[in-house]
Amino acid sequence: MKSGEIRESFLTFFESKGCVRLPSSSLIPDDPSLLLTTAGMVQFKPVFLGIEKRDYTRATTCQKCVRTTDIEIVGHTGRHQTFFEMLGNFSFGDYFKAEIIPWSFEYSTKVLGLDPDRLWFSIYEDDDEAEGIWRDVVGVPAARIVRMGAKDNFWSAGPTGPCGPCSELYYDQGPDVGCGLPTCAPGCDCDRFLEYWNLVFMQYDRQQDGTLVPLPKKNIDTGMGLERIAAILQGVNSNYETDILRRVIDEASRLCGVAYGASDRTDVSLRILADHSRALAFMIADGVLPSNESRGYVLRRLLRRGVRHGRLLGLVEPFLTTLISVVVGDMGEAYPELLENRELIERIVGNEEARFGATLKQGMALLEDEIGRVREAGASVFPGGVAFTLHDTYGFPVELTAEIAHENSLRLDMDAFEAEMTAQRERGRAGVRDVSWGASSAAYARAGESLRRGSVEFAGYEVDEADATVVGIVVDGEPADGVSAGESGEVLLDITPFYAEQGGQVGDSGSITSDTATFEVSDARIPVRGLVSHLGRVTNGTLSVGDRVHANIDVPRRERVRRNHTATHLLHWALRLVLGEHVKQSGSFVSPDRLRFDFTHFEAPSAEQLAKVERLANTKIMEDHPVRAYETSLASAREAGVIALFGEKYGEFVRVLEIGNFSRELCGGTHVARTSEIGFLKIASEGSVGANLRRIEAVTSFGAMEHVYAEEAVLTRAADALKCRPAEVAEKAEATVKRLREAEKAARSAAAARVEADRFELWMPAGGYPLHVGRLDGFDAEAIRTVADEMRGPDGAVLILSVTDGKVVIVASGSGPAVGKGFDAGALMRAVAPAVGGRGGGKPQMAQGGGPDAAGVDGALRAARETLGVE
RNA sequence: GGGGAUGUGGCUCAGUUGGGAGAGCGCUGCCUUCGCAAGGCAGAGGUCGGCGGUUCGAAUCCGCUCAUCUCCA
Repeated sequence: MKSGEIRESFLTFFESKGCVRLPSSSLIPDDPSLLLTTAGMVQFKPVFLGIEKRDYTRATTCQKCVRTTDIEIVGHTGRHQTFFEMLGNFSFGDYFKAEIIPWSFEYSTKVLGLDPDRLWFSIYEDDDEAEGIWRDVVGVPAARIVRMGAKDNFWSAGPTGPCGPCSELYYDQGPDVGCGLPTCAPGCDCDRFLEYWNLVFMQYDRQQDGTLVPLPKKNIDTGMGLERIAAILQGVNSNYETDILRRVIDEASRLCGVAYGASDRTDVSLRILADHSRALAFMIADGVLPSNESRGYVLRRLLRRGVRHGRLLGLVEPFLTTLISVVVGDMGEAYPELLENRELIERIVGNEEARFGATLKQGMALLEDEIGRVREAGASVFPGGVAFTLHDTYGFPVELTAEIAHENSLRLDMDAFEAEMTAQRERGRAGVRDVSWGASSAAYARAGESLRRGSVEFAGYEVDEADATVVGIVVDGEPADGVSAGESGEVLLDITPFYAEQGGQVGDSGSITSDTATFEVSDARIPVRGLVSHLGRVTNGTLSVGDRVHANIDVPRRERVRRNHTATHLLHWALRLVLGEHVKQSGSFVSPDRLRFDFTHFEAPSAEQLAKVERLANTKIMEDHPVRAYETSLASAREAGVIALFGEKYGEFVRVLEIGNFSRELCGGTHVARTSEIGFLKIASEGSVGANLRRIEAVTSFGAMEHVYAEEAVLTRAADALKCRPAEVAEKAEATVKRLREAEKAARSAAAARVEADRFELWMPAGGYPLHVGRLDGFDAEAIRTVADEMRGPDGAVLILSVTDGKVVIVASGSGPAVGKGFDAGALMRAVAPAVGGRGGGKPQMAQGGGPDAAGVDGALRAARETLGVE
């Protein structure tokens, strides 16, 4: 069976068992406690926790996953991968062990056609219920049911929260494969028994004290790795030889001219290239960008590991984009986001590959310096501490250090290196905080219960006000029956015209009124998917759960938000037109006052490009295009070429926003009816917010008007100050600055020239060189230095004191010959400065000092005489 | 989340125990040349990432912060 057929057969099989087929969610999870989507159940976490309700209780997915916990092993075995597809089916308080166990057997043997005699089953050590179903209902021999401990067969996601036993399905590859020991059984480290499917029975809720409380609604979460099952069905030894990965391996092999199977060492590298290429393509397609933190850093590390293994295979020229294009070609049909973002993926990978080249170059220079030092010292060991610094601070791979040290007949001290690494790990571990599933929001869950349709009805696309019923009130995070005048809290309604903060658009404000109370809404948010929480405070009366109310949004505010939101779509369209198709929205913020738009791009757009973008957007505004929204399925939206944004969560239905005939994006926000309502768009600023990421801030309509007025006011003021007309400001300013510069320059030389020699006394210190001493009040240090240069002459020295604003500045300076004859400006300064209550010092050629006591100037001169031995 | 490194002119970087902000490349003008390449002369260009502190004085020392690079989790 081809992998595509397996994927389809799994989803179809579970659809026939009543599961709703859902699309894979993004690799960037909703959940802030997770870096990446690592399992099929990630998108259902809130459902398992009971915080979120859906209108189905059975689901099935093929989920793309990235997991880097085992990254060191990836490539060394045939089974580990950083990117993989997980086939899964889920039950939310619906079917349980009695159903899923027989189904898993049915699918394995009837659909996939696996030989029942080769299947083995593991259960948790005390899960007799599961054993009974396997043995008595399915009818498998008791000898092939294995009990395992908590490490392998008890699942939990944290110290507290949902957990439960598992049961796994194994495929016996036969005695010829693996260790061959008589004790070999499922769970053995060797490859004979392949675990291909894990069934998790989520039946307990673990409490703080460790006790297990049975869940009222038991859940099922299963996962079957697509690559692994494909390997079994296709009769190949590893995931990398399946139809899914073989073509990427072959391409890598073609590029470097090393056949797969040529040696263990090169096979490892080829597998890593194949695996990492897939991870890179999928992560970038989902909006992960290379960065030095968080998931962006995971991406960067995968890429660098890939490049390093390319090097090991003899690839010196950039090669990753070639592999990526194979991945995109192979998987684009199942994952259209790859095709949609092809240009972006390839450009980013190309850029990063080049950037890594710079890192290696820097490391090489440091390494060569160090090798030189070691050899000079006559040592034969390259210090591990230096190798660690190269790795830790400069990102230079230690394997490369070892290799190059070896070429220079040096041995790398790996023990010292490992010791440093261990210390580093200890430090890292100390900083880890406890990541649990988080507190479940009982307050919201209760409100959700009383909603007829399980979620709030949003009326805000069509109307600005609505009659509704209060279904919940939350005060300080706790459920409450009511709120009274002066109190703040959150109000939940069954129907609302309030748009809750989402997709960058801020929440609405407004009011909720009953016959007896008024609640001023300052913001609306989504605390849990399906609910809208209205934040604010009661200004009079008491609002209670069950009250009939009237909800009004602040209409003028919403109108301004609408204009800004539609304007972001125009900006997006114009940016793609001007800068290229690789431009992708990467976050936005839409408020009544301004809009912020982040997008992927590799360099700063020129002033001309920005002007063009602004012009294009404004042209579309003035052309007065209609704006319309409609709901459709995700699949048909994609077919129509709608731009899907990164990291958005899509259900079965999506909302498409269409402007004229040129812009179509998925968007749940509120928009104007015609583009002319935006009035005018003005880009206020553009800048970088990170690697490959730019940000534009802009204003529209009234905001743009104010922006222009403000700029005009500045111009008028500048014109006033320059005493010219606004149109002449630039020229006049340039001319003025130029004249000022020249005047300053002239003033400096004039100051020096003005200082006549007779204002200085000429001393002849013991060394026999001329020393000019003078007092020049009202000069700053800069001017005094200029004068000092002048008065010092080619072979003399100079000491100048200056009183300005009650403070004394002293400068001493000596020419080369004078210093040769014993002049020491620094020593002189140390002797002189205390007389004015300060300090000073410097080099023999030049010293500077000062102090706050102007009355001490005469004393300072006396001190100078003494020090220099002048009568 | 916890470490390490870097931040000085458009670019690549110097800058010694705190005491005149520099070089090379690039840029502008002039000279040389039939023209180009090259050369000569002159010149423009810097809040020394930001804020605060110590000091008579901070690119330099201290603290905080931002950005970039990098490792660990």
